Amino acid sequence: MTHDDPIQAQLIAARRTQILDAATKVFAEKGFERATIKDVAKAAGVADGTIYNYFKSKPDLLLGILNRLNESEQRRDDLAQISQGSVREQTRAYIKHRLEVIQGQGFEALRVMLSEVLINQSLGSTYFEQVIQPTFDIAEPFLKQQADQGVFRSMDTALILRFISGTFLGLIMLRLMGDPKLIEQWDNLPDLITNILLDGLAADGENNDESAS
Amino acid sequence: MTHDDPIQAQLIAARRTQILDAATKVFAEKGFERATIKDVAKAAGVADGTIYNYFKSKPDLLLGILNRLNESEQRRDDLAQISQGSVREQTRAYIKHRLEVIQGQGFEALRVMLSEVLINQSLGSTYFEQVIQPTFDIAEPFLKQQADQGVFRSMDTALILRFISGTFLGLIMLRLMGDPKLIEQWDNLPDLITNILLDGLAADGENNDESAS
Amino acid sequence: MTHDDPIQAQLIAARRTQILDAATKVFAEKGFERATIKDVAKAAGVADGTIYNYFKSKPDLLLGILNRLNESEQRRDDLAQISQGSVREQTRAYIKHRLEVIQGQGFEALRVMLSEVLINQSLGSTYFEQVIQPTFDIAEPFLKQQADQGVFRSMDTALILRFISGTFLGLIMLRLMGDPKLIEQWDNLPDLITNILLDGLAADGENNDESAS
Amino acid sequence: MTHDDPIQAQLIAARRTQILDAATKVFAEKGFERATIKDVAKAAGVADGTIYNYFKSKPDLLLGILNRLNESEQRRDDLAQISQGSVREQTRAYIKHRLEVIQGQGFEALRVMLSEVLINQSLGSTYFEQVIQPTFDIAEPFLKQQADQGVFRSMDTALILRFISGTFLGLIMLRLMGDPKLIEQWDNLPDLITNILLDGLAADGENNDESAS
DNA sequence: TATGAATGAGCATTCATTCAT
DNA sequence: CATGAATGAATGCTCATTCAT
Repeated sequence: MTHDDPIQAQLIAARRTQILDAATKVFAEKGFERATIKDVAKAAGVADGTIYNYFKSKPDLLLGILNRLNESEQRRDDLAQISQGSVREQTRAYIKHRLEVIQGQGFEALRVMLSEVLINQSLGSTYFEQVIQPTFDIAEPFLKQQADQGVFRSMDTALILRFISGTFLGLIMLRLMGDPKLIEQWDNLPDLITNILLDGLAADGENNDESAS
Repeated sequence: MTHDDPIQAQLIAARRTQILDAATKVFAEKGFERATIKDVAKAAGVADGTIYNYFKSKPDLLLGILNRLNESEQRRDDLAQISQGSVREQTRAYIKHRLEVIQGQGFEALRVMLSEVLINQSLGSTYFEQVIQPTFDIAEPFLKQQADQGVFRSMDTALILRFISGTFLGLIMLRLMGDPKLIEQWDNLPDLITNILLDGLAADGENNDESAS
Repeated sequence: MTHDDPIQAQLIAARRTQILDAATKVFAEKGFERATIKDVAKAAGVADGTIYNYFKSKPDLLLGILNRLNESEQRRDDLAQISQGSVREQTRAYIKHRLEVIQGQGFEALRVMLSEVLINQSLGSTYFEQVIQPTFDIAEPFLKQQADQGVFRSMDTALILRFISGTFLGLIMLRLMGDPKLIEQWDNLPDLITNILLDGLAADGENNDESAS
Repeated sequence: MTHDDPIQAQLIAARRTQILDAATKVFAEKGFERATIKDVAKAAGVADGTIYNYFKSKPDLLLGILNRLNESEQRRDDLAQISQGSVREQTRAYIKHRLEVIQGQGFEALRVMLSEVLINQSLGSTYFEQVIQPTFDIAEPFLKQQADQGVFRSMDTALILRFISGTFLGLIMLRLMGDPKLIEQWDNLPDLITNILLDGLAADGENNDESAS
């Protein structure tokens, strides 16, 4: 029946993309539950029924959005290998790249996922395993290596990962909440994060001991 | 109608609390939209109609939950004044206290708010203004003071606040997503956050210059 | 919660009856699938949603109709015991009574069940087991007894039961198909059935032997 | 358009047959309403749209099935003329033939028609007029003749026809409901029906008068 | 002719809200 | 105040039918 017509395949892929784009936009505006299939169809410029030719159900649209996030996430891997320059340079490069990846996939998709992830068990697990966990797996060896070489102070590596990941996540949340300061200064974040992460807030090493009461 | 009967008033307050507790639990489990008034009523042990004697509508329950968060947030103010000991001690005390406040108001209420805040314009604004912004207002003078005294390095104070606040927020998100490591190590966070925040990850001051290529 | 209020219970039963009556009528007119819940609600004089306070789903209405058939079927048992008079009288009494039972529960419910029973596996099984089979179980001992006593000719009892039951069923089908002759002469059926069943069509015993080839 | 190309005509007839076979099968399994055009198309191995090149609409498929029943019904006529041998032999031959005709056209088509016939006014009328009524018209003269000649007892001929026709119909219903006994003993039916129909259940002529109390 | 993607009317079901008791 | 049956608008999804290719 379905001859593997490459032109057909492209049309289908294009239609899927068109629908997922619309769904992302609409879900981001109204939230997954409040958005209706009619809303999505209208935004995509198709009939209600057409959506069901490409997605099994409304929740399936959500998975479609998540999968696109995963894909753009995966494409980042090679870049993460750039281990050139000083530790500081590498760190800054990593942070910058992570923020760019996030920005690249669009804040709308993130808004959709983050708003659902806390109250949708299965989606939450999938998101953690497929999006968050992989970032841990990539950053952890780097952190361990620096700690072993005495470049980084010895602390619980896994927890540090949570700290870093949490910082990214939290900054995105604040931005999505509409904090104007953060929107305005978003491009200054890589430097700020790098500095605090490596050196902390304290003015210099001497201040760091507790004897200075 | 409402005679200022103090006993009546207490009964009413108790019933409100009972309903809000139920709503918080149910909304946290299913999400605001997926949870039904019937669910809440059942969890509260009252009839559906009774809820409407205490709350105007379903969204009004959400506002009720947010207001309780605000209240517990406000009660923290006095404690925040503890400016005793070294900067490090003050910082650690602040962080610890913030985490305790968060833990005290229960993760369930947070789950409810955070899941709605991104897709509910008015709730999002209210949450930012009434819960997030106040923490900025309290921490900012402290940060400024330390920077002026040369204790903290000079950086964009407002952005640093976002960094700190975002870190809290993100760590909570990760915990709510069910990260087992974070649940297990939650009590070690105050120390970790304090250390990274003040000193960074770098082993010592010498590493901090970029000459070490 | 639900106090076993007998008045409440009666109201509920009355509402259920009202809805089942409407469903029977509407399903009989349009068929189960073509009839809509809105149709049933309108016929019952209630809102769509009300139906779901009394029945879990649309198929559940069908089961409700079947159960009422069962109940009226069961109430017939005691009467079936009338074993007075000659075999002929008993037979005629049985047939008459069976037809009256059928007529009593209304042809509408039968129309609904018979139209669904052939294409709805589970309903079909239930109907056969709960409505048809019991009539076999009641008539079989009587048939056996007559055969043993030499009153009836010896033939496969089980198959004779099918013959009799089939005849009832088929006559009902023809009537439901609107055969005017059958509607008009319905009351003459008990005698006709009794006569054919006991004596056959042949004019007298002599014709009955096969030697006259 | 349709050039009277005999090869084309045959291809078209073949395709129609293929689709009707599929429709019969699918409708028998799921019922007319629950079956979808997609189901039929899949079973026929064609595309959805193709069906509409051969049938105007979904109900039209039903009429197509009915018409095939009619045709096979009509082809029976000549055979029914076999009026050889004794009345008993003629009767048995008729009954046997009727059952064979029914069996020949397949129980599936019957299941489809019988399930729809009760709730579809126009289909019901058509079925009665084109399938049932003709069997009356053929058997009636025979019955009348026997009654006139004193071979059959004098009873309402039209009603007897209903009895016989109903018995067939009812036995088919029971079989379609899945009665295992009936499926197993189906081939013994002609003899059983002939015997009961001619001689009744009573052991001999003496029992037949009502004086025997 | 054959195909199957697109369409959109139609339906079962849910659920916030009301209100008579 | 408390109750919970009744309401009916709203929504996800299905499917007969059309039509461009």
